[in-house]
Amino acid sequence: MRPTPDDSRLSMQQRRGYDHAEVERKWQDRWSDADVYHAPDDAEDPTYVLGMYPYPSGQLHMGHVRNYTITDAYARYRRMRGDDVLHPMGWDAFGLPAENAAKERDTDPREWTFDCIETMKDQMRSMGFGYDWDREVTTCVPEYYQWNQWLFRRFHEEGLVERRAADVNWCPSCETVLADEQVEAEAELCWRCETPVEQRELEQWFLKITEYADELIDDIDDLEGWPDSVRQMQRNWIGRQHGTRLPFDIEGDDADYGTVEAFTTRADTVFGATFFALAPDHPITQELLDDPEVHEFVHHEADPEGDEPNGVETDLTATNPVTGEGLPVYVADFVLSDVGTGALMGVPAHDERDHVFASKMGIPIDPVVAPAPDDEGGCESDSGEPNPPDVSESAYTADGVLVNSGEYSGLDSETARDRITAETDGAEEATQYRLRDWGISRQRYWGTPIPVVHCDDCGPVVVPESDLPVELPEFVNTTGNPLDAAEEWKETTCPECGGDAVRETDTMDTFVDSSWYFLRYVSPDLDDAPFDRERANDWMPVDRYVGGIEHAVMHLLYSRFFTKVLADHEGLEHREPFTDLLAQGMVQLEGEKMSKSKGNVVSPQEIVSEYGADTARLFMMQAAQPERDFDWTDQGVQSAYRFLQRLHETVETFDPGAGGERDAVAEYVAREVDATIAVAREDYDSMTFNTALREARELVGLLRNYREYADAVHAETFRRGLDAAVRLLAPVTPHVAEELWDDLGGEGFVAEAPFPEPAGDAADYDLERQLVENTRGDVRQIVDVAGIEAPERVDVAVAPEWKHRALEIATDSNADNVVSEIMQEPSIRERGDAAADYGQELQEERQSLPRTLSPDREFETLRRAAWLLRREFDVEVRVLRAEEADGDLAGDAKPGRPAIRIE
RNA sequence: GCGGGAGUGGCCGAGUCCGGCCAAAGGCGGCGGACUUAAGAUCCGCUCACUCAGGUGUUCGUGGGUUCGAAUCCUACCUCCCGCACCA
Repeated sequence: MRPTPDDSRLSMQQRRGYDHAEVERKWQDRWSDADVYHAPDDAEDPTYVLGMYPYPSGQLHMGHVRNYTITDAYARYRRMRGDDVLHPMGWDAFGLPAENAAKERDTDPREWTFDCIETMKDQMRSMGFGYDWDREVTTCVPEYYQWNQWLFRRFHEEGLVERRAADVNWCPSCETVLADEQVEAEAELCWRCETPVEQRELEQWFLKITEYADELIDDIDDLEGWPDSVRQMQRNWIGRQHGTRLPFDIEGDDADYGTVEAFTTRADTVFGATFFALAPDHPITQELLDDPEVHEFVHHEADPEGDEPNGVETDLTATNPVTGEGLPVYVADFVLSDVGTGALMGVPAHDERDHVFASKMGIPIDPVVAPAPDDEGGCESDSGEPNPPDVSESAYTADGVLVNSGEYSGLDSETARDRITAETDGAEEATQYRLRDWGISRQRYWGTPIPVVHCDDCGPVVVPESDLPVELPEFVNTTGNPLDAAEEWKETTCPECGGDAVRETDTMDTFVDSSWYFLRYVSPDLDDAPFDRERANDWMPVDRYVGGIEHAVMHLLYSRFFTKVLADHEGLEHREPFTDLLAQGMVQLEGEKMSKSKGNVVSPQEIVSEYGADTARLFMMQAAQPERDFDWTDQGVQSAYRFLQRLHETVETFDPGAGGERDAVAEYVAREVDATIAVAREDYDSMTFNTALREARELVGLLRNYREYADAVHAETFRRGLDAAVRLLAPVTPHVAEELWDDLGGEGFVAEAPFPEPAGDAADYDLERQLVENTRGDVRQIVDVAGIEAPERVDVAVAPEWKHRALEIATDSNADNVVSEIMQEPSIRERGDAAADYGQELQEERQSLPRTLSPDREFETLRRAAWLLRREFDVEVRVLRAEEADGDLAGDAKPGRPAIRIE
């Protein structure tokens, strides 16, 4: 399954081709020496192509290779099209794995991280990725993370930072907070020491992303360059819902608990409310814990994870603000304190979950919305009111017409919602979001220190700009948070009162780093601001952003949030960071995701050493569209490898002095070169590399056929074909393309050469190709069906001018009778019966008349392609104009369908 | 459950937006042939069925529908993948 370097799979002859290792190294060095991929600061508006920067794990895996090959190919293509291109790379260098690796190896995270970066950078170079390394960004150095701190300050100044208590996973043995991923399975054990994890409430820092919730969700509509899936995932994540907040007065036997608001999207069902429910951790619930039943429920029975809704009735009563009715109040575990207001009105007739709960607790179920009479299942009673639906088994959750709802009866749901909201005292329209503020505190070492000092007198104080950066202290290998153990570092003075104070020991979520790194590439060395505002305004947004779908929400949402904040407060003139987003598919093995645990990983390094980077790149790009998953197959790799060897051989053995004529065959080849270029350009524009590469491969095949067929090729034509093939492949297989470009005597680097352009009329190539294919197919069919053993001659005659003219008239005509229409034309009328017959045919097929070439162009196309028949059937081929063919033959020809006679 | 994406010939995969030379490109695999001592590589042809002159029939998850005409449009259903999920 895993190719090994000394595998004997490659035969001796395969190996006799070019030495990919040598070629690739050579050109990597030359590119680097010539600074080919550098984007100068004075570029006006370079095309910004970006792959999501990697976490430096030390190993480039196939997912990386695919991701970065896509951006590299596109960046190279744009460069060849004459654009300035910004194609940078950097390192998402903070994060937990470095800390763990450091502990295991008794080194420190910094050293480990830089080792990994060095390795991966080498691997990237060996893949031939053309990055502007002058713009490399590494998030774990103070020169970068000081700007995280600076931005934290700015967010704070703008009121977008908040400190509040939040629940975290806490391992009492390791004395540290754990990320959700580090809490194992159902049992919730610490992944390191298997101690049961506790929930602990800690003071945490939040960025108030919810302030931007509306804009973040509304602007998704305009992100037309993004995949629908990602857009939908972000919408769901933000989860905006419009509804009504209704006030319910809560009273007990001897106490008044005030007013509790409940959010509902179905204010129209308020007459059907038969209970009220509070979350187990709702403040009022907490006041009721003296009640043994409530206490028992809250502490022992409530199971928010379970499927069953559980609850306990209290002695309280809630007053329905619309009906004035008193409702029993329950504490229920399906009511979540962080959803809505942590309290809800229960309408079992029109909500499935409420229905289940009410059925279980014996609460009445009163339907108040009926299907509209004109809908399926709706029907009217004698009184003219629709009959209430049967809700004994399940809730009726659709909108409809209100019944049993006092003055609102008879209204449709939507109108009723509006009116109830407007006419009920204390009720108001409300919007609710699923999106929560972004908690960025991490109780770990390897991240950006949150620039805050805690003073007994002043409380938490943000470190002033002049004292930034707050640098990380030396790493100490300890159980808990190393920052907590860094006593000397922790001790400081309060920037406000000068008194003794301690530093905040939490660091930032690494998603903060990645929320703006794409701006840092614009001016990576700037030391008085995170990014050069003017240049960012010119260069942003990123034109093409490519990465894994796993970042569909978090990273991409945070980046959008940061961009909007920077637009509002830092003069950035863009409110969205990424114009086009491509979520690349997975590289799989036999339909399964590659993973270390499954042991089905193909190592890019081994592929590169055996087949070379170009082969790996070519195989990946031609295997599937970038967004699709595909299977890694050794056959595919070998096929790509052999293709490159063939290409190399074709160029190497090309004789520029070859004395072939510019005959019909050469013209055919020349024409195909243009057609290929035209198609490939479109494909590269849309990043459908697979189809562009197919064209290039077919062109090389054609050139080889030509070479084999002709005694001597027309040197100029052949050369142009090779030149086109090499340049079409250059974005994907840059090394071999440079080598061959050099062999062909190209000027400078192919990486900087212009992308080929079709010469002459590029329109209707598809018709030409189709005509040739159909004609060849027809000949085969005839030979086959008619059982012609050894054909000697094939005559192909194109249709006469008048038939083309007739077709043209018929195509444009709206008249009822096409025959009389075309007969108006003297040149057609004079054909007599033949014209009438053809006209009849056109009349019958008039709804499916083909688009065709002109007779001259048909003739020329077939004349150029005749060699294909000659070669295939080893026959004499004559391509005839209508007037050259004898009557019988010419009579059969139609536009797009030449007459064929085989003898 | 809700939302998103997808189902094409032995396999992979174009085509689906803008219905019509679409029995459906290309690759892989298979078969036959050329070359070779041979294998490999390379090249040519075949690879739904029937058919003695370019024809016919049945195909693009399944069933309906629109249309002169549907892989392509509409609709219902089935299956797979991915998000979110006791969200009020």
